[in-house]
This record gives sequence, C-alpha cells and structure tokens, in this order.
Amino acid sequence: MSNEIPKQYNPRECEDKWYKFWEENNYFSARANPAKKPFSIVIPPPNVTGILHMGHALNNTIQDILIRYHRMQGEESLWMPGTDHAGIATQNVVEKALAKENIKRQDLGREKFIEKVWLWKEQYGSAIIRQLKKLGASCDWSRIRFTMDEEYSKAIVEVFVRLYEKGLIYQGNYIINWCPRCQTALSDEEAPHKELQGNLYYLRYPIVVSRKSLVVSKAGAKGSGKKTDDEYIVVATTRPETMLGDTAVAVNPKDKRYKHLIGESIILPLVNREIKIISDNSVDVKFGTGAVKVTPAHDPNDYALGKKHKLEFINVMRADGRMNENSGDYKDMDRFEAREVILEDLKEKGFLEKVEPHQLSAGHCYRCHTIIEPYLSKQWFVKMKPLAKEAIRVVKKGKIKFHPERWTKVYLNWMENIQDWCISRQIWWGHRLPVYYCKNCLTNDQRLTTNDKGGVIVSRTKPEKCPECGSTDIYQDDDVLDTWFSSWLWPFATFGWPFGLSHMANGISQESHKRLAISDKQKDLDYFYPTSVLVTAPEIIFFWVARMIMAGLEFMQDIPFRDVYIHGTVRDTEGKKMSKSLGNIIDPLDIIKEFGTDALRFSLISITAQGQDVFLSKERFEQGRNFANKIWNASRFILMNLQPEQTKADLCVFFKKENLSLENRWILSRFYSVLKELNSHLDSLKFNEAANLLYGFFWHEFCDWYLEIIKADIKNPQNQIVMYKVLEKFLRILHPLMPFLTEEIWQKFNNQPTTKDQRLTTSIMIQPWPHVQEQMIDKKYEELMQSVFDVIVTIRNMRSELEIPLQDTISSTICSPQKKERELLASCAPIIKNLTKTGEVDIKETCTRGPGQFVMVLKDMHIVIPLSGLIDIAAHRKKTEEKIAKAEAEIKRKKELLENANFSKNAPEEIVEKEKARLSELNELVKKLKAVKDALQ
RNA sequence: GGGCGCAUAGCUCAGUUGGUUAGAGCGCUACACUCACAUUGUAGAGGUCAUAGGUUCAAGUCCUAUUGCGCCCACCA
Repeated sequence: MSNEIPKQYNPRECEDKWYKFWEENNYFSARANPAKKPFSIVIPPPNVTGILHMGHALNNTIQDILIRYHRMQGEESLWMPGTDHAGIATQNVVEKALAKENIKRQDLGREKFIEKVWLWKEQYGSAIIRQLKKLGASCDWSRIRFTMDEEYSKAIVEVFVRLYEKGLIYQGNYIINWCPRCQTALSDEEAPHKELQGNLYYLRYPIVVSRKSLVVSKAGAKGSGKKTDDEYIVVATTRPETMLGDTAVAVNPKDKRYKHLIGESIILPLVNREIKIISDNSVDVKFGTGAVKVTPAHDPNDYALGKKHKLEFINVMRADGRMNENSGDYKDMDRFEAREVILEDLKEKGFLEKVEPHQLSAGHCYRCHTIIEPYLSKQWFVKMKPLAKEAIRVVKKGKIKFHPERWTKVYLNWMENIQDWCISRQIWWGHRLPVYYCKNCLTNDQRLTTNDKGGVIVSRTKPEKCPECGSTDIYQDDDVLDTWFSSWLWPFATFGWPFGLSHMANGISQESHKRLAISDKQKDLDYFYPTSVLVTAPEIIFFWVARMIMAGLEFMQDIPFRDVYIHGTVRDTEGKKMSKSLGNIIDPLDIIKEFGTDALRFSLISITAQGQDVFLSKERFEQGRNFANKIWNASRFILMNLQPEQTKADLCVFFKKENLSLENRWILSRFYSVLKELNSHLDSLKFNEAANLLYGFFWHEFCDWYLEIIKADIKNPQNQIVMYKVLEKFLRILHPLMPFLTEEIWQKFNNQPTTKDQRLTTSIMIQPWPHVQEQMIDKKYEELMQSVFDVIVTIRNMRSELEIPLQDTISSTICSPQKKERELLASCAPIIKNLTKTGEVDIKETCTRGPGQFVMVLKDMHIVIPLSGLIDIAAHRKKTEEKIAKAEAEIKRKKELLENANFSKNAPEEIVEKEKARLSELNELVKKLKAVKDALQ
C-alpha cells in the first residue's frame, strides 16, 4: 500500500480533479435556508479585463478561508462571485487591441465598437474566473454576475432615476478632472494627486496706467529707466499656458502692495486682452507675488472666483489637451508644447520675470496616468452630503466595523468632507445614462452652455414622446456612467434587486412564473443581506466601500455588511507595489505551477498580519510547499501503519482520559487547545496567527514529538486511534487554508475500504468543524509532557556536545530530588530511551558524580552521562560559568522585585507566586550549576 | 498643510487587554540519509525590541518628543 503513495505531494495531480469534484457536487451553492444561520460575502468584482495578481490571490484566499470555515461550521455560506465591466479600463484594453489592427474606435462607431468589447469579453473575460478557480475559490458560480448584465443594468437605471427624482442627481457646468488621453471626465477619486517637480513662472502683466495709479506710482517710482511695480503686476503660475484664458488678476484686499491697483486694468500679454485687477480674500498674500492670475475655465479655485466676480470663462483647450481656437497662434499645439512656446514668447517680449523650481502636485488619471486637466464641462453629479449622513452614523455607532480599526478614521474623514460625485463619463463602454433630450424643447444643443432643465427627461425607459411638447424627436445622452456607479450597488443588485420591475409586457402565465422566480430571489436577498464580511484593499475604501454603505442605506435601508476587513497591499521585497510596469510581479499562477495552490495560499496567509502590507519574495512560498509536503508525509506514515480494524474501536475509549497514556493525553489536550485558539483567531480575522498556529502544532508537536514517540509502539490500539483521530481532525481544521491537499489526503483515507468512518464519505469541505472538547484540555498534562521533553532535549544536547554518534548507545542517570518527578520520568523511560538512543536510563534521588561522567543541570535535576572520548573541560566550564552568571543576574532582579513592597501589594497574586516559584527554581539551578562547575577541573 | 502606518535576530516579519525566560520562517554552524518526509531530522550560535524622556511595583507593549522609511488625504496659484 505504501509504495502506492509517492514520497512527495504533487499538487498538480489533484487540484483540478478536486475542484471539478466540488463543483460537480454543488458544494459551493447556497440558498436561503431558515434552518441555518446565513453567512455571506460578495466578492470584490475583479475587472473583466483582469488577470489574477498577488493582490487578488491574497484577497480571495482570505474570503475563501472565511467561507469554507463558516460552511464547515454549519452556516449557510454564500460567496457571491462576479466581474466588473470596468468602463475606462476595458475600453482602453480593447482600443489597444484594435490599434494593433490599425483600427480606431471612431472608425467603427459606437455600436460596432461596443459589439467588439462584448466579443472581447466573451473571449477573454472569463480568464479571471478560471484563475479564481485555480486558487480554489469556493464561490457559488451559479450566481455569477457581471455589472453589464441586463438584470443588473436595470438596478442601475432604477437607482439613477430614484436619485434624480429625489433631487440628488443633477447636471451642471463645473470644473472637473479631465483626462485628455481617455477624453473623459473623472471623479476626484479617479484622479489621485502625485507630486511633480515643476516650476513657478513669474509673469509680468503690463498695467494700463490710469490717473489714479499714476499718482501713487510717482511716489513709489524709484530712479529712471528701471521698470517700476506699477508698470507691471507680476503673477506667479505653474501652468503658464493657461494664461491665454485669464480673465482677471486677483490680489488680497489687505495687501498694501497692490491696494491702489484694485480695479485697474492690465493688458494680458500675447493675447492683448484687457482684464481687471480684482480683490478677493482667498488670495494668499504670502504665496508668490501675492497677485494671482485668474483662469476661470481651467482651475477650480479660479472657477469659484470667476463665478463670484462674474468673470468671463474662456476655455483655451480642446478635449484632447490641445489648444483651441481661443488661443490664437497656439491653436492645435499640445498643452505642454504650448507651455514651452508661450514661455519663449513671453521671455522674448520681456514678460517673463523669473522661473523658480517648485514642487507641485497634480491629478493623474488612474487608468492611464496622464496629467489631469481641470476642465470646464457639463457633467452629471450625485449630491453626496445627504447620502453620507447615515453612512457616517452607522459607522460611528459601530454597526459597521473596520478591521483594523484605524480605517474607521480614514473613512469618517472622507465621509465628513465628501464632495459631489461626478458620474458621467465620455466613453462608450458602460451604462448609458437614462437621460433623454427632446430636440424640440432644447432650443439648440446647449450641452456645454446651459444649466437649464428644459428638454431633459430622466426615465426608466426611453420615452415615446416628450412629456412637455409631445415631440418624438428624442435622443439619449451619449455619456455612460462611472463604473463605480454600478459597483456601489453590488451587495444587493447581485441578488436581482429591484424586484418586480420591467416585465409588465409579459403574458400572464409567464408573469406568474416570473413572480415565483422573483420571490425566490427576494428570499435570497432577505436571507443573505446584510452580508457578513467585506474583504478588500485599502485603495478602494472611497471608491467602493464607502459608496456601498451609502447605497445600501439608501436603497435597502440597511447596511451592506457588518465587518470590513482591509488587508494590506502586496509589495515586493523593496516595498514597491507590485505592478506590471515596474516588472516586479510575482505571478500567482507561476507560484501555483511551481509550488502548488495550497502552498501559495498558506504562505500568503502566514505573512499577512492584520492590515499590514505584504512584502513578498518567491522564497516565501517554499515554506508553504514544505508544509504541504510535511503533512503529506505524516499522513503517508499514518496510512502505512494504520490497522484499519483498530480505528473502529470504541470511540468512548477515546474520551476516557484515565485510560490514555501521557503522550496521548498530551496530544489530545494540545489539539483541542490549538482548536480553541484557532477558532478565536479565525473569528477575529487573524489569519496569519491561524496559519502559524496550525503550522507549529502539526510540524513540531504532532510530527516531531508525538509521532516520534508513538513510532516505537505504533500498533498499540490506543496509539492507532489517537494518531488517526488527531490527523483526521487536523485535516478538517486545516482545510480552509489548504483545501486541495486536505481533500486529497482525506480521500486517500476514504479509499481504504476498511478504514471507513461514517463521516468519511464525501468531501472534506462539507464535514463538520470539530468541537472543542473542553474536558480533554489539561494544561497540567501539557506541562508534564513538556518537562519530559526538556529532559530529552538536554540529553540530546549532551550527546551533541560530546559528539557521541547516534549509533553509540549510551546510558544516562537522571537525578531528581522530587518523588513525583521521578515517577513521571520512570513512566516515560521508554520514551526517553527511544528519543535519545539511550540504552539504560537510571532514575535516582541523589546524584553520584565521578570523573568519568558528564553532567548537565536542568532545573532541579542533574543529568549524567558517561564521558566518552575527549571533552573540552575549559570550554564547558566557561559555558557553565556563563549560565551561572545569567541565572544569578536573574536572581538579583527577582529578589529586588519580590522585596519591593509595591510589587506584592499591586501585582496579582498569581504573578507573585510565579515569581517566587521562579526564584526558588533559579536558586536550585545555580546550586547545581556551581557543583558542576566545581567538578570541572 | 493634515492624517496614518512601520522601525524587534544576518534577512523577512509575528508579538492580543503592560507581568519580567521576546518568538517564527529563511539564512548560518555542527552532526545525521535502509527505518513517513533531505521540500527531512537533531543540536547550536545570533536581539541593550530606532533614539531620548515620562507613567507604573512592572514597558517591546501605554504617553510625549526626536530621527529614518513608507502610505493616504488636501483647490497654495
């Protein structure tokens, strides 16, 4: 039998096999079941264009662990899967693919292009799903959703219309973040600021001299020939190209330098437009020259100024970031090219006073990293403040908890300062706005110039005719919605919300059939919502988490999830974020190929401390692979030695403590202690601690000690039962972390016809989670066993120091003043003999020490073995002296501590007792060590 | 300009509510392959827990300041 099992675990042979097995048996599916407690997670939908990276691997492993754990605990556990249409990202990917064939999306036209995207989605869109399956994700695939699904899209329209009717969606002309490359508006979150090294350019704007300023200038003018302050007003700017759109210069009214110039005119260089000097409190006197050029169409601050002072809004750029017809000679130049040329021209004409290096930060497109242009355009917005109110409350009240908790502050800070959300995008791939225009009512296409509602129809379906004038000349808005406008509905729209809509045209029989289906869906939503935990990355808190909370509260009148687990970002060993462009990617699929999925999962989890970033190197995965292999071989050993009929023995024996040998009692106590601790780690989302706990227990306690001990008496029925039971239960509790390996071994046991336990019938993943048998936990026995281990380690240490090869059998004498200890050691003599390769173990009360013996001290014990060969007496003496010194230092500290009246007064009694015990132990140790030292000469 | 995180063994990191003997993996040193596993075993070396103060009977753990690294947010042109 044993030679059927290979010496190494081969993940490739079993992963796909068991995944298929699980899927075919519908183990992943979950549905409303009032008899059970629900547990649900919605997946953060990966981009449909996505390929699995380490961030996904970490994110989804955590979710899978939670789902598998709760499923085994008997909860109805649903993991809702799906993908996100990822508007801009997907459009970019498809455009790039088309570019290879020299096709532009404009060549195809909107409809054809969208067809291409769908085609692309059909072809490549399932890659990420296949990869999630490779990872072992136990999602209920029968429920898979895509944000562009017809049903899902209805939810989006419904939400848009409801918010519009509530007055929370509006259209308007504002400065928004514009990506000139993607040629679309972006939300603030989609345009993260990055530091740039730029310049501050000081420009001279000539003043049109009026009588009033002349008077003042006389007083201020010094010398002749030199240009005075009153001939120019100098403004500082980082973006000189926008000067073409300047419509004022602003100064602070309190600024004495410019007070006399307020209201005067200047001539805008190059453009020769006459503009006014205005005053406004918002101008910072200390920055630059204290005078600022005002470009209302190209800067959000200036926009506000422009509105306030009723300035002209002159847009000097086109959507592609090139200068437009308002920029004279610079027309058609790229904005950055125009900057250089304009600077040249200004310099040539004496309008450039100086250039200073200046650090600035500018928004960058989160999809293509192009520098954002603040751009005036007509867009659609969601009014966020009213939605945020309740979202703040539920988090403050603790109805939703962040893990780690510190993210609460980040969330609240953002929520409390929330800005309106720009939701319209000028791309093609996405949900078209349910906004229609009546051509007749709109006197002309005023999209960029008016804020007027006339002719705007927001409707769930395309209106036949204009409700105002009855015209049928109606067209839909070209824009699509921000991808996140669909993602924020994910926790309930995936269940089919809203129910009972848009099926009025169906026949009656169909209608009732649909109703039934709808009511099932409604049941599922009622049952699984709010979901239990959301597992995600910090980058996405504002984009997604915060907005889901708002949407859930607004449309479901309830929070979308109770706990938010924010895991760290996966980085390389240098701390850099893993990204394709940096070329520092460790591909999870490569790791799966090389080390196996379970190794990937285990290693990833074992280094993911709650909320800390994960620094990864490939070597980390060796740990997981080695662990998998260790489990494999231990199981192999047990299988090889298992006598099937023995495992059928009465299980009651198993729980009768008094019948158990010390080692069996010990390992069972340890197992249940570990299980108890494991439960608490998993319940408190400390996955790394769970992983390390399982690792340490299995490798060092179960394999290194327990199996080594019972090896000598492996056919003993009690040992047979216990080793089998502990392994079998261990496999179950390891399963959430290492699903494939545990299933493979489980099935190996299952396939032994005579070893059949009635639970070993189907799959490990649907087995019950073991109960903590409190009565089996006994710390006293754990300590007793530990003291035997200490003896063994000491003897091994002596062997090692004396360089006695294992082939040479030695004898040893253990002297202990305590009777109980002697009894314990006597009962464990066979174990000690076995694990130290000692022929005879003599246990005595007092120590007899001769010149031909080597002695070591362990607590209050002497351990003596015959001296064979040479020993470096001086070295050993020195070592002993060091030990004495160390112990004496500790004694001194202890004494001081115990003599301190405050200590005994304030410290808990058990601590004081512990200290006292430790002190007497140390005293005994020093006494013995000194005796040993004296003997060494 | 605000906020957050990190600094512990050569390296990568754990360390719950303060309890005195600070852990793991990798690496390193020595020894050991018929006997489940060399993706292994046994033994060992290696730390004034970033710095300076403070609170406390007791500080890696709590407080304050400093230094270094990293991240997030913000409309200084």
